[in-house]
Amino acid sequence: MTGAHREREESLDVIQRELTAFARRARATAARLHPDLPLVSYTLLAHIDYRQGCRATDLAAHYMLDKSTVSRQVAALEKLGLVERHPDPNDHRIQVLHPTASGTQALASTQASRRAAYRERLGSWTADDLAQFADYLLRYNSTGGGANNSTGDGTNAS
Amino acid sequence: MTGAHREREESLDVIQRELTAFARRARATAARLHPDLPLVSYTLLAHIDYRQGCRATDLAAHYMLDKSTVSRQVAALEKLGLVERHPDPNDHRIQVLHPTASGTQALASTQASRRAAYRERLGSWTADDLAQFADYLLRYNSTGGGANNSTGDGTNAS
DNA sequence: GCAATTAGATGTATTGTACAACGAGTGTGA
DNA sequence: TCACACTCGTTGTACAATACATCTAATTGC
Repeated sequence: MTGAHREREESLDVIQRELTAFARRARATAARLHPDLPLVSYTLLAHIDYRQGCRATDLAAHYMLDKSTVSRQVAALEKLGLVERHPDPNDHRIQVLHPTASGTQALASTQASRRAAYRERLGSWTADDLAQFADYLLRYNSTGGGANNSTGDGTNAS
Repeated sequence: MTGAHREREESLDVIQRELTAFARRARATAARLHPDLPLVSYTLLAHIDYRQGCRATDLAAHYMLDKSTVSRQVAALEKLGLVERHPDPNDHRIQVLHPTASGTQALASTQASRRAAYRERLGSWTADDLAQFADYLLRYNSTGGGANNSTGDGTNAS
């Protein structure tokens, strides 16, 4: 079974290498896809939209960012009129974040170009492969996620 | 066939979302895996090592970075004694980059902890799934890669 | 030889990020 | 009811990574 073991290791190396390459390219790619939106904030906005209403802390946990980073990004998004903060009546410390109408719209138009890029890039893939790939990514992201799996982050699993 | 189309779109969305989440978490993860190494430089060093000897331009193309960024990163790596620059005798503009002994060693120890993390994270996957996932990632990265597929980058495909 | 090109370096500005300290709100227990 | 611990978010500060523009040196094509 030494061969099988060896193959595992090789696969792991490839995965590691390719994921790294992807991560490093991601910024450039994102910049190309939506030069308008403050670039990082887009991701946060997307997540806020995805889970209709969430707290800054949730964002920080999900993306493994510091509270301060999120705080500033959210402030930027608010300044741009893309998100609103609604104080939680039950707990006055909490601000629930929602996309504004213009936020939703900005997101939609960006999403369109993003989708187009992905569709072009993955156009030749079969539906099965896409589903399988999506599944792998979900599985990958849902495990480990990092150190703070215990923080109750785990927002990845839809 | 409307259903199938719908499923495709859903897979695309998941892929997009999960890849984004991964990319955003990558920095934090990397910081955890090797707090010592200047963090980004690690990636460059790994690539330099992977392709025994390459130019700064290759790195820039592969990771979609600006020449200036790479130039500084490489300078940092050299300062740390992790890479050496050998002027190409044929073309005097070119500097071929090589890991030094200590660079190789630093990489090895880092690689070890990285491998361990991946092995733990993906430990429950079957060899087939790993191979398949690796294959998908290779396929994904080899297409589009970005705008500059034509730059002769294409170093992704092993 | 001279223009166009390429490799790399440097000046400058910006963005994303973390860490630390803080302020305000909430809950608990004596 | 007050003190302590905890949580959420903000602000001060510093730094890392990055891009863009510009520059020099080397190369190639004519």
